[in-house]
Amino acid sequence: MPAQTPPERLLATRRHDEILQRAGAAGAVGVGELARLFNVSRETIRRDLKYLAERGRLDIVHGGATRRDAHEPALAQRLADNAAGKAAIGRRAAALVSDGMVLLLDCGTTTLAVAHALRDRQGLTVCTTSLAIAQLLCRLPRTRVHLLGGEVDPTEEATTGIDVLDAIARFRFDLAFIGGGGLTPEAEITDYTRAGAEQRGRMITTAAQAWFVIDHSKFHRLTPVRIPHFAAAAGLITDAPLPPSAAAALARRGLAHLQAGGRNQPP
Amino acid sequence: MPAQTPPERLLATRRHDEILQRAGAAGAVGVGELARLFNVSRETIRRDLKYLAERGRLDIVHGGATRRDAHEPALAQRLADNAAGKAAIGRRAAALVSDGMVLLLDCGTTTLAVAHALRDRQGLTVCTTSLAIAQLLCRLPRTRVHLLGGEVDPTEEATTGIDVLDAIARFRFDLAFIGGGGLTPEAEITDYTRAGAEQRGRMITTAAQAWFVIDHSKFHRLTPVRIPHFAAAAGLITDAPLPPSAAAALARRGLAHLQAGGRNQPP
DNA sequence: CACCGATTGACACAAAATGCCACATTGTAC
DNA sequence: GTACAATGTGGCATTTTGTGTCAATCGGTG
Repeated sequence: MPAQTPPERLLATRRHDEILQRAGAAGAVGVGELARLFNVSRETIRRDLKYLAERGRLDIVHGGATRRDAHEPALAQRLADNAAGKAAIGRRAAALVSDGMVLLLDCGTTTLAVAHALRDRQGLTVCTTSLAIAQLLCRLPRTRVHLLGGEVDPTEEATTGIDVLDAIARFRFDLAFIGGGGLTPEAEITDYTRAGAEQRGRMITTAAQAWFVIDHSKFHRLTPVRIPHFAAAAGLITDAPLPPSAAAALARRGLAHLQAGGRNQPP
Repeated sequence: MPAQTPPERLLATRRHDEILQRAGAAGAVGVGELARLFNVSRETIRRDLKYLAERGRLDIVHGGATRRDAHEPALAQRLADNAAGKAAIGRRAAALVSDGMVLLLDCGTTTLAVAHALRDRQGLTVCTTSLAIAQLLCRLPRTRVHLLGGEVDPTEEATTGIDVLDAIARFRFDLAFIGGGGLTPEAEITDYTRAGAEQRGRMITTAAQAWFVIDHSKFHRLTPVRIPHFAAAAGLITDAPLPPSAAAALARRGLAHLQAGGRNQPP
């Protein structure tokens, strides 16, 4: 019998990832089901679940485990929307960043994609209002992260308010990446709230170069508040061609447009 | 020179590239799998992984390595240490909290357990330096969270520095829960760094009542810096009886000691 | 609500896989 | 040939996984 390589067992950590993913998707997973899936004993699965439960990632119930998080849906959901497009924008944005720069990253899922793409930059100093971005980037070696303090907005999981405006003013940024709520046909970025728009306006004026990162799902979304100082921004980074009218309007204002290809950078 | 390299074996550098690529694509790679793939010994692969891990390109796990960002760092580990004891402390601490209070939560895994135990309180206002606590509590309904801004310390995933000291001074707190690095035989809390101790000292003086939450693994740990204003704290919450000498010293200072049972409150 | 069979959980111990170290071997450059 | 780095080997410690046994739980049934 040529000992055919048996279906190789997975690394324990990969099992853990997969279990979490399945539990997250289905709401609950069974011990027997997982044991068959991974081709390991039920005892091993039980140990995996116990391990994950101790770390607060799951709740163990009779017969298996259920997902723990009370609700994290809003942000996670938005993160999944057009993930490929946002990743492409992230890579395009990261290409503008050199080692050692001082960056400002706004909150939002598109800017989070930018943060992901910064993984192999060195010696950055990053300021942000987003808890997720701060958490991600502070784990990188040789990266300093400054979180702008303020009241935490639950929908964005980011700080807002007067304290943020104050804190922004204390810095000097080489580059800012800013999100937005929508894009008007006149190629202007708008926001949901007055406070949010004001905050983003300040970000523009505090950075030597401010880029808006906008994925195409926002192209036809109309939100109420205009962002101040928009004309002082460097331009837009998007994952799809702008509507013709917007492209023309943008050019008239003298702002640049970078379109993230997505096909040319395979990583 | 026969420029033809025997296809049998790759250059070490090429192996490294290939390993990184595979790890990046699959999330994790196994030692055995790579050894077969490159036709080298497992020890060589282990050395490769170690090399790459030392440069921060991978994280080593049992059986192989994972992509750098694929799992959380040391914080998760500390969270698991004495999880039951910390949960008991958390419940005991939460019992001191009434709806509508203004709290200050220090960073650390024990204070994170306190945050977990606050789940069914209403109308709290919580200030914290910990990213994890902010993220957890901002998802609760009717809870306002304020994150004190500052430089993010990667080991604690919390803000530190002059900005935090500034921000603390702007608030008034009903109650503060504060962590510490160790407990001296004289029942004094000590910290690892001068800056950390100063920060915690300010927390004591800014709160009407400041409690230290210390699990028993810190009882015999000696850290260098004394925390200022310690005598102004309300007391200690622990998950085990204090060493006798410490208990006596604490009473002499007029500080209270609450011992979390763990058995009487089933989660 | 007591009873029953089937499933699941908990634990102890055995087996297997992996990690680690010291040292031998190989390959390469000078 | 020598020196140096890279790789392989073998022994032993540690971690992970499997197995078997027995207790606890679940889902019905009468």
